[in-house]
This record gives sequence, structure tokens and C-alpha cells, in this order.
Amino acid sequence: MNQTCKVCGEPAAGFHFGAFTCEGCKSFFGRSYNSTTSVSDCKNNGECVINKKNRTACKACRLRKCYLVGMSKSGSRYGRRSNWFKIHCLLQEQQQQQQATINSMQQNMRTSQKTPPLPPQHLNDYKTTASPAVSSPESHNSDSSIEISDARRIPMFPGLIPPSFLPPAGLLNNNPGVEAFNKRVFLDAVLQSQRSPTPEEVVTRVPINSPHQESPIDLSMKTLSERGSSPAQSDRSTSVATERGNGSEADEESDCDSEKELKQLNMLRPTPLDLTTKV
Amino acid sequence: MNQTCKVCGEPAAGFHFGAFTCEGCKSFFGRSYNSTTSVSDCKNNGECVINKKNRTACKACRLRKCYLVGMSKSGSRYGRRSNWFKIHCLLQEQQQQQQATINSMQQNMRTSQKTPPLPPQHLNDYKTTASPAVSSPESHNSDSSIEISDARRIPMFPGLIPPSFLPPAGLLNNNPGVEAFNKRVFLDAVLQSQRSPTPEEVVTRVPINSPHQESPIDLSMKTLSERGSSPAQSDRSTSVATERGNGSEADEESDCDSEKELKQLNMLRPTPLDLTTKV
DNA sequence: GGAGGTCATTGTGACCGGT
DNA sequence: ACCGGTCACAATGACCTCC
Ligand SMILES: [Zn+2]
Ligand SMILES: [Zn+2]
Ligand SMILES: [Zn+2]
Ligand SMILES: [Zn+2]
Repeated sequence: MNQTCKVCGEPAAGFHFGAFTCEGCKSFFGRSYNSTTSVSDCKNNGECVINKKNRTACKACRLRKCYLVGMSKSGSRYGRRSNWFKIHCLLQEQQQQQQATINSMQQNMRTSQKTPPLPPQHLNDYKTTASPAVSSPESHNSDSSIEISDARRIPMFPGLIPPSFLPPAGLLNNNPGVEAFNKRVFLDAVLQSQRSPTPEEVVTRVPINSPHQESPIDLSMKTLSERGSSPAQSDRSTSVATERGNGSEADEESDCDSEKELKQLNMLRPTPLDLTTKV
Repeated sequence: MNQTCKVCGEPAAGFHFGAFTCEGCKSFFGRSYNSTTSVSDCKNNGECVINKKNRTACKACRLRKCYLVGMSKSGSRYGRRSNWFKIHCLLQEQQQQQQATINSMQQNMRTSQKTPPLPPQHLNDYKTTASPAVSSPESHNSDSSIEISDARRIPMFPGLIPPSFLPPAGLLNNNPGVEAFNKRVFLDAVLQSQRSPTPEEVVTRVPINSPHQESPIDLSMKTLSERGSSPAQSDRSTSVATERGNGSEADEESDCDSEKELKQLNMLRPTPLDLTTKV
């Protein structure tokens, strides 16, 4: 699927413990869990920026970032993760990033005496709002739901997604075939949107003027390093994601992080996903 | 349909190899059957209680429970089973459960001399007695059936089921539509009865005084050629069956059974069903 | 030798194609 | 709808490369 590791930015080997990660971070997280020796404290006030070069420098910050991107070993489960689970994780992450963007914008506007911030109701976080529309993965079983308003933001389907596209409702039970197909396509769309947002999307979602570099959504990095161990088995999925219009070339070091993310590192994701659920 | 896996208690994905099971237990059973490497022995004297959390811990006990609930790969075939076949399997299982209930009740009465609380349905396991009462489907041909007396015990149709409700005979060919509808309703009733038995049901079903065995399912069945009186009732039953709120999601952990099940686990179901039969 | 990373193997389970 | 197969993922361990 050619994703990038959400922890260090390296090409991801797969979806491990709740997030796309590389082999190293997967192994690190797996080992850290049952490690008798607790991770030593950070020597930099827990503000280390993790990338592929320095990821081994500070285990505390690396592990913290693992939790931050949603990794969880609570009741880790055998077998493949369902696509809905991945979609949920990706949308949740996407939402957090948008939330962060909005916050930074508001911060800017406030300091620079601009127009008052618009209240974006659609940017609410999954967990902060106990909206019944959004169900946590713990609650729903195999065929359940994702909020529609979130789905509409997927660039692949610019506002065209009919409500029936999404799982929730009772629709699924009626025509499982269509639902299965849409689920795959939908997941591909989400993945692609995270890798290379379309220009319009960037304009609308990240109205520039952010002081420091970063567009949080843009995880672009197009290495496509074809590993020998992962041959082109993913024929089915590649068809959709093939024409990815490569994003800006991320320069190896310009990891997506900035000070803003550093601040986020202090608050861990409140509700790590329970990987035992089918979803 | 909102059934639960008869092996581990997870929500079932469908009717696989003769029992309602989840995707995992289905796959496990399919793999275990033709596995050259025999399953390693249980480290707990074969007394493990299988539930969704620990089902991967002991393969021996998981496989044993698969057989216990009636799974069989002998001649499993493609294509969907008819509802009559499912009904047969469910009734057979139900019968075994009743038998187990009766046995335990008698046991209790003998020991404690007072009315025992009726054990929750999922606590009594099938199989205690290798009852010849249950005839294997291998014995009959494509058009087997269910004995009327059994059908009458379905709580949904408290003794109201006319003999004509049941399938046999050649009548079905004449008006498949009505038959299919009734069959479906009947199946729903059976399923619901397994999920939440009504108190009356237990009372009415228990009167049997036979010490161990009870009414065998007469698969030789013949006929009951007259039918057609049932439709009015099926209307009523659908309304009831459809509004099954399935609220009984409470189980979760209640699935783990008491030590009674542990003892029962040592005995396997004697006659696995032949899934090749058309029924 | 320990820590981090890669790779192979086994078991599992969600998804899919065929029937 | 079910069966069988595919394949993504967890767990484990061997092996390698640095220090
Ligand atoms: Zn990584
Ligand atoms: Zn640090
Ligand atoms: Zn199961
Ligand atoms: Zn065991």
C-alpha cells in the first residue's frame, strides 16, 4: 500500500498495532510493551522529534509517539484487521490533524488580531465529543459505522459521497456485495488522501499562513521502495491508488514534525484503540 | 440473524460446517481438519473453557468444542444449506441442551432437594449423553424432516404449530413461496428460542419423565402431507420475530462456563451431521 | 554481549471469488 | 448464502550489524 511509518516516516511495512509503521517501529513497540525495564526518561524534556535517523536516540519519545499515532497493544489480536478498523483509525487521525491545524490557526488569528475563528463543527474530535453518531471501535461490531461528515472530506470523493456510501445505517445488511466493494475503495481513498492530498484539498483544509512549515496532513514521501519481501501482491488495491499524483518531494530530513507536534506529544491519545474488536 | 458463535461466543458470521460460528472458528476448523500435524495435547487436561479471548490458547480444546457443537467436515459442500437443514441442526442441539438441563436438574433435585434455578441456556453444554434420541442425518435421505413434537416445543409457537407447518412431502414443490416464507419464520423462531428461552418453554418442555432419553427425532418422517393452515400464524410470528431487539448483548463474559462444562468437554458428540444431505 | 533491525516461519482471521 | 483460498497481521525466533 506504500504508506509511511507514522512514527518515524520510513516506508511502512504494514498496519501494526493500530497504525502504519515500519518494521523497526513495529518491533520496537512490540518489545517495549512487555519490557521489564521501563523506558528511561527523555533527556530533552520529552520534546524529541522522531524521524528515521534519530528514532533510536530517545526511546521515551519514540514510545510516546507510538501511542500518539494510535498504537496500542491492549488485547492485541491475531489475524487481519478489518478494513473498517483501518478506516476508522485513519479518519480519527485525520481529524486530529485537522483539529491541530485549526488550533494553530486560531492561535495565529488571536495573536495577530484577525477575524474571530470560525467554529468548525465538523472538526470535532472523535473522542472529545461524545456524539452518538461516532462510535468508538470498541462499541461496534463487524459492520458498523463511521460518521458521514468525515467521509465527505475524503478528497477522492469531493463531497460526492452519498450518505449511503458509508457503512453505518442499516444499508449494509441489504446489499453486502456493494458494501464490500465500497469498503475497499473507500479505504483506498482514505489512504491515498493521506499520502497525496489534492491541491484543492490543501487550499481548503490548510489555508496557508501557518507560521512554520508543515502541513500536518501531508505525509508525502513517495519512495516506493519495493522490498523483496513484499512483492506486488497487492494488485487489487494498487489499481485505485496508481495514479497518485505524487506530492511535494519530502526531503528525507524535513520530517513532518515541528514544534507544534512537540507540544502534542505531551498529551497522549486518551483512548487507545482496542485491537481486539472486530470492527 | 445475530447469532453467536457456538464455539467461542463471538458474534457469528454464519452457519459453517454445521454450526453457527465466527469467521475465526470456521477457518480454524477448516484448517484443523486436513492438518497433517495433529493438534498438540492440552496442557490443562483438556478442560479449557473456550471463549473469544482465550480461544487461541489451546487448540486441542478449541477443536474439541468444534466437534462438540456439531461441526463436521465430512462431505461439506458448496452452496447454501436450506433452512430446514439449519432447523434440524438447531433442534438437535436444542434437544441435547434440554437433555443436559434435565439431567442437571435431576441431579440438583437429588442433591439439594429444592427447586434449582434454571440454568442459563448457554451454561449447559450439549452432549452429555450419547443419546440415540438424536439420529444422524446420514440415515435419511434428501427429504428428511423434524418430528412434530419437537417443533411444538418452540416457544415462539407454543403448541400451535400445525403439523402442516413442517416441510416434508412433495407439497413444497407446489408452492415454494409460501413454504420458503414459513421456513424462514420458523428458523427465526428456533434461533430466537436458543438465544432467549421463555420460562414457559422450560416448564412445558420439561415434563418429560424419561430419565435419560427422550423423544427421538423421527427422521424417517413422513409426511404430514396436509398443509396450508399455517399462514395466518406466520404473520403474527414474523412481527414478533422481527422486532427481536437482540438486546441480549450482555453476555460478553458470561460465556465462560462453569466447571460443569469442563467435565462435559471430555465427551465428544457421537454423530456429527452429514452436511452433504440436501435436507 | 546488548540493542536495534531484518527476515523467515507459523498461526490466525477478515475478505473475496466461486459455486 | 457457504466453502475454500488469499493475504494482512501477531508472535516468535534466528541472524545480522553496530557500539
Ligand atoms: Zn518507523
Ligand atoms: Zn526524548
Ligand atoms: Zn468462534
Ligand atoms: Zn486445553
